[in-house]
Amino acid sequence: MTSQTELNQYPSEHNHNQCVNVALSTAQSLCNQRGVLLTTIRYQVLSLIWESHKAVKAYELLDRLRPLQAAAKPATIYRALDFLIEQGLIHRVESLNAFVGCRCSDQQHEQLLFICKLCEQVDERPATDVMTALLDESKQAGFLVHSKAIEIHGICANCSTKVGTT
Amino acid sequence: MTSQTELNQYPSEHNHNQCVNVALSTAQSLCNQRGVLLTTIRYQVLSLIWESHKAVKAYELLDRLRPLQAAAKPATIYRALDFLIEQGLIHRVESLNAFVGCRCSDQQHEQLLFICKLCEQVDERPATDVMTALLDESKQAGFLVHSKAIEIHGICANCSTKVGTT
DNA sequence: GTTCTGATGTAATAATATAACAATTACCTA
DNA sequence: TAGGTAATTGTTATATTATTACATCAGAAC
Ligand SMILES: [Zn+2]
Ligand SMILES: [Zn+2]
Ligand SMILES: [Zn+2]
Ligand SMILES: [Zn+2]
Repeated sequence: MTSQTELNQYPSEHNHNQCVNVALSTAQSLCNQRGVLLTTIRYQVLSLIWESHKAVKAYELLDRLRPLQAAAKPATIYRALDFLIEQGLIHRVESLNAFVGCRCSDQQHEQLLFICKLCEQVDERPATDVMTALLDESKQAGFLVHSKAIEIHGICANCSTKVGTT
Repeated sequence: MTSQTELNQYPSEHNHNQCVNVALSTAQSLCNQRGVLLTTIRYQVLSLIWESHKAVKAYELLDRLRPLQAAAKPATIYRALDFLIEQGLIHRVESLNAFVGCRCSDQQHEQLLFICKLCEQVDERPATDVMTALLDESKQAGFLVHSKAIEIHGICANCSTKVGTT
């Protein structure tokens, strides 16, 4: 029996209910603090995104929202996504045109995304050394940074283990 | 009179004909070396992309190609873009759904893109320190990197100078 | 209750990208 | 030079992603 701490960050066996609970309750308190509304639709979309650690497409979310909100249209989804991004509760994965839950919405986040081609899971990391190097590079270039998209595609630790042991 | 070397990398006054000539002749020789065809359409699309250092949208390229290729359709453009990307002659800017010429197609390039919100120009940099830090981070995460998209949005040196002195 | 604001409903359309198959061209070899 | 093969392009249709505009609704402020 492997202990939780010995496992990778997102082993298939991990307790995902906990991920979801933390994400949703953090979202709720952040919205309360900020005086913005985590409406039913927004909450449902956030929940749908959190069904896995994969990046989800907008129209896939729409399909999955419709059973809950019969009137849902593209605008419904995109509005909810815009709100969730503004509040830092999700990230847009630019290179996939997809969306993934943020695991550190209550922290500073200058994140880097590792995106696995096999399991499609997205792993968000602070990567402070990378960010520091990036800050230096920006200064050297005289470039004033507003936002960053750092998206690394490849094979995650879990999947390469599986491939290796097969 | 400011000398060329004192100026920023892409001052508005720079000799862009030289950028274009270098890019197109490099492209031609790389394709020759590799035994792939830089056909008329591909060459024309590459030339259109190199009309500036801005990232260009596919359908904008299509509009600009049509006077030269009356039969041009979306597939025409996307095929040419696919070819140019495969050959490392252009980059896709994921966060803009747009395309920009590569200034170092003959080198190793693990590039980082600085994208200016004001002048829209894209500046490609090797940023070796960033790449090293990224390599470390990937190793720590046990992540096997296939490709990267590192896109930094903000205000470039030229534009912030202009804003500053206005 | 009225007014204001933010959220949602609804319809249409814009913008980005791909698939499938036919026709043509380039290139190799007999 | 003819014939065969693979790569390129033509052509049509369609899929996917995203936005705009305007109407309606619900809750807070007055
Ligand atoms: Zn989880
Ligand atoms: Zn994986
Ligand atoms: Zn130039
Ligand atoms: Zn600029």
